[in-house]
Amino acid sequence: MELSDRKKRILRAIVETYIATADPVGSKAVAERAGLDVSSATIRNEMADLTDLGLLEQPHTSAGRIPSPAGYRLYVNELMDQHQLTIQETERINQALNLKMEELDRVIDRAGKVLSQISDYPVFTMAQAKKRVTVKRFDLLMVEENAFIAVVMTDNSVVKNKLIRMPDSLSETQLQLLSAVLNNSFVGLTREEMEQALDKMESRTAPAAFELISLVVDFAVEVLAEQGQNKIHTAGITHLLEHPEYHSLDKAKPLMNYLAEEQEASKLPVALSGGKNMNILIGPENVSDALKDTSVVMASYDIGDNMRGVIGVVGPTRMDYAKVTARLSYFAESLTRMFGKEELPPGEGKEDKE
Amino acid sequence: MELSDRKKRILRAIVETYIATADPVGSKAVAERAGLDVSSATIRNEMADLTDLGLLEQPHTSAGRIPSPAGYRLYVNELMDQHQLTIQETERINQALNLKMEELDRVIDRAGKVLSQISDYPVFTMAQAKKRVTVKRFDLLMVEENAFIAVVMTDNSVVKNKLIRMPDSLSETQLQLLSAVLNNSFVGLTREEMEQALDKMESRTAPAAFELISLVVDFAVEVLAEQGQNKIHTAGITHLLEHPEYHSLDKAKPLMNYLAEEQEASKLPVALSGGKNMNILIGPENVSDALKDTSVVMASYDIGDNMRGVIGVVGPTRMDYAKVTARLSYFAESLTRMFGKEELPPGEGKEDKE
DNA sequence: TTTTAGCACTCATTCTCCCTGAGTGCTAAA
DNA sequence: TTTAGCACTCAGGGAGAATGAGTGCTAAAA
Repeated sequence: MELSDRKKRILRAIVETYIATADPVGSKAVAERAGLDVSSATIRNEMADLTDLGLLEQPHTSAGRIPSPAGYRLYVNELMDQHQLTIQETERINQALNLKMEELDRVIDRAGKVLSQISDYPVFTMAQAKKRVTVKRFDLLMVEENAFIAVVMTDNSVVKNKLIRMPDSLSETQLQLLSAVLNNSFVGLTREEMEQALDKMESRTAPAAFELISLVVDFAVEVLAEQGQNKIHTAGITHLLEHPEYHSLDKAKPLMNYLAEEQEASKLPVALSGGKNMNILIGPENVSDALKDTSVVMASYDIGDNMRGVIGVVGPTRMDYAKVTARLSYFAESLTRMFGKEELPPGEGKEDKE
Repeated sequence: MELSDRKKRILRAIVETYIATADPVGSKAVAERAGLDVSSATIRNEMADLTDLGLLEQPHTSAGRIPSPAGYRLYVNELMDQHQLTIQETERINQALNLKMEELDRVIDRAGKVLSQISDYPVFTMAQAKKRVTVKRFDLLMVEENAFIAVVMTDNSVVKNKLIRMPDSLSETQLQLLSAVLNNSFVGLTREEMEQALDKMESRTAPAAFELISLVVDFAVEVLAEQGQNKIHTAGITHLLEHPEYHSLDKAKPLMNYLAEEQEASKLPVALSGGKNMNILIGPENVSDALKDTSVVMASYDIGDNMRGVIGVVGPTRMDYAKVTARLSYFAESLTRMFGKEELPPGEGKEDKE
């Protein structure tokens, strides 16, 4: 059944007042705010209905009402105005994102910090490869007699290098030979495939050569593994303490720990369904227990063709959804644009990587 | 004037009890703990003396005593037993530090986390170059017609690379020429010197060539700049909340923010004087206002020949100095050993770097 | 001279009790 | 269907009283 227009206006007034004040909202306050020109008694009747419908909750008998998760959900889905960013705000975001070309990791990390600052909530970020990553090519650079630098470039244009020391010395030609073997046998393979190929190779290769090969391949495997795994960064967890729901340490600590421990946070429900690139999880909609009274607003953005990033804002269920979604979506768009243009021309991949 | 033995024992008992309980310590408790076989009244007289000497403080008339900063200082300097690590603890530290070769940054970051876990206090870490850093060599690797990878190796064996895109295409020979120019003119220079050399070169080089050169040199300058600056990591700030002195948010927030903001934390008084490789700053001995009621225990360790790291524990003045110093010094020793052996054989530099 | 016992005093903390006021649900009238 | 009115509920706050840990001082004991 569809709610009456008046009920909607009342619900909306309650949600917005509660978001602003963090105090349960009474019928009188609603009567004034909703601009409905009816008495508080009428509002009370309507509020009783909304409570029956499960959209409002009463902390105790004689307090005002607060929105239930279902109430927030309805507000977010139907009632909420898209908050308009002010010019200053877009300015600030643009300016903040106008970084020098930097390591991808650092850009993402920095983006999280900036978003956290402008939203006053903690923010988590992560990037994940969309599809399988393979090595595109190997380069070996002689440094001294018994050490060389291995440079590995992946097909999403991440380039990493490592100094490798050898037991015995090696000539320039031998190094070139080694490089040829690597480029012939290990290019275009995923991590698992590389490991298999290495196993197979062991029996039919001279031990000394094999040792060198496996040193480089192990490194390549590490690089690929790193690409595959979702590195989560969090920023601004101390913002939590600014919100009254976390003024009690009992509430604040579990959540802060959850966010501070990267492994934990990696369980954040980052499943962004299908085509949508913005998602809101309200309170109990979160799977994790630590997030029970917490809402998560997240958006995804593209990093070139091969990677996708997720950036999300964490806060109390009483979160200013209108503002947060507006900022977040603008932010995500800017990031997509930025990675698309400067760093990752289609088919190229990102520019700087160690 | 030297304190009587009995006064020392009383002071020590008070400090240790207070460290354990966080409650002001009364004469009766001291009488029992100090094992002096005198009555509480005697203790009271002695405590009054210690208060006059400025070693103890009274939160209010009828509370027990707590140590003053001077009291802690005396305890730390003279009274404190070196806490012995249990086998389990050393095991745990060793195990935790037994990482795979990884990026220096990450090792340090990880070390901070581990120390934070075993000490239950927040930890900050940083690494700084001991002396001027220069570029040891350049390598350029062709990727495709109009893109190449620049690999820069510094004299502390940090190797970084970057994909550089060019406006025009370039032949393999031209790239080799470019590499030769770079290796001839920019090796062994510091950041400032490189910038100067680049300026000079501009007038007497073809614009197209100069553009390429400056792209690579700019990158090298970035790399050097990064080496020079002190990157501070902090770990485990949420541990603060476990200690009663930060149960009030008014106390916790400023310090947490201080630690969370890297720029702020970089003002941490990391001046480790001269030869000493362990330092304790108690309360007001800290310069920064945010650390007024906070103690910092820090130790330094060597990263090969060219770099030095600092790792420190931050906590309330009522900190278990004995335990913390024991763990920290073992930790710092382990780090020095680890970097010395596995990663940075003298004159070589560290192994893995992007 | 040092130590001890005793006693009056202080004061943060805790508990109880009461009051206040915001807000409710219900009823009866408009 | 809306409104006004009224009795009722209950969290929050404040005043006071009780509690008790701890002190300083004094006078006696060692």
